[in-house]
Amino acid sequence: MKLSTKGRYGLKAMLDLAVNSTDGHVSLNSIAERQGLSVNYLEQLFASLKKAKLIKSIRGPQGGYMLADSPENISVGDILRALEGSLAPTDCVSEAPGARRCDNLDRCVTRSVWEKIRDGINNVIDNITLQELIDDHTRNNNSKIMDNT
Amino acid sequence: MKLSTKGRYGLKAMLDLAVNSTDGHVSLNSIAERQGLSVNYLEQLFASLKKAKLIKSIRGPQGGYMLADSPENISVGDILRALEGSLAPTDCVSEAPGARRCDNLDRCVTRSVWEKIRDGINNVIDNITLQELIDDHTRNNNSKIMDNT
DNA sequence: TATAATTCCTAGTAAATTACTCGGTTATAC
DNA sequence: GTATAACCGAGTAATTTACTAGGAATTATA
Repeated sequence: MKLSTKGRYGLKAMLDLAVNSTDGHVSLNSIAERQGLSVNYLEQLFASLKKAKLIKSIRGPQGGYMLADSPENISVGDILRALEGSLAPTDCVSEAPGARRCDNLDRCVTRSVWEKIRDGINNVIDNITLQELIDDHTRNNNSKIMDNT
Repeated sequence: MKLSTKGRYGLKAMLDLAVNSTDGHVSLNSIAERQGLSVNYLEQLFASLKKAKLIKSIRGPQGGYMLADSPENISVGDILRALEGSLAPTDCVSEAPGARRCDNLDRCVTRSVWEKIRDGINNVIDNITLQELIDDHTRNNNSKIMDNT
C-alpha cells in the first residue's frame, strides 16, 4: 500500500513547477536539477500529467511546462490519480476505466471495506489544492520540496 | 497503492474464521477449501496474525485457530496492519518501527499530504470492527466471502 | 539557415517485490 | 503409533517498479 515514486516525485515536481512558473515556462532540466531527478524520468511523469490536462507545454529553446489551470483549481487528487491511476486499494473498487472489477454480482462483505478506504483516501486528496501546498511552502519559506523521500 | 493479496486474502480468512469458529477451532485446511486458497500460503498469513496476537492456535488433530479476542475488539485496522505492515502511503510517515523515516529535519511540504492520507486510511480501518463484517455477512446471509478479488 | 535547446516517444533492463510452492519438523488427539 | 494438524525456512517464477538509452520532432535565436 505504498505510493510509487511516480506519485511522490510527481507531486513534488508539480509543486516545483507551480512555484517557479511565475515568469513563463519551466524546463524539465531546471526541475530535474532542483529536485535531484533525471530528466528522462521526469519526462514520463510529465507525459502523464499532460495527458490528464493538468499542464501545458511548449517545445524548443525557452520552452517548458506551465500549469494548465490556476493552482486553486488543481487538487492533489487530480495529480496523484494522473500519475498513479486510481488510488483504490483493490481493482474491484477502482474507479478507473478498464479496471478489472469484481465479477461477483452479489455483494461481498470485504468489498465494502475497500470502498470505504477508497472513499477515505479520495476525500483527503480531493480536498487539498495545489495552491494550499504553495501557501505552505511560501509560509515555511524554505525550499525543502527537494528531499527525496 | 494497491493492497497485496496478504491483506485481501487475510481479511477474508479472518472473517471466515470468525464465522466458522462458533464451535471449537477451525483448521487452515477448511478455510483454504472454503476460500479457494492454498494451505501453505494461509500458513504465512496466519503466522503474521498470530504474531500480532489476533488469533490463537492449537496443534494436532482437531486443532486449528480461534480468534484471540471477541470480534468487537478486533478492528479491520488491526488485521490489515498485521498483514501488510503500516498502511502509510510512504515510508517517511510510516508508524511502523524500523521504517525509514525522512531524514529531513525541516518540514517538507508534501509530507503533510502523506500524513493526511495515512490518517484518513487509519481512521477508516480502525473504525470498522470484525463484528460489523460478521453482521454484514449474516445479514446478507450469502456466503460470498469467497470470491477471489 | 544552422545550431542548440527543448519536448516527445518507444523500447529496454536491472532491481525489487509479490505471490506463491516445497519440504521438512513438532505437537497431540485418538 | 499413526494421522492430523500447526509451525518453519528456503527457494522461485512472475510481476512490477524505477529507471536508462537513444533517437525524432519542434522552434527560438544567432
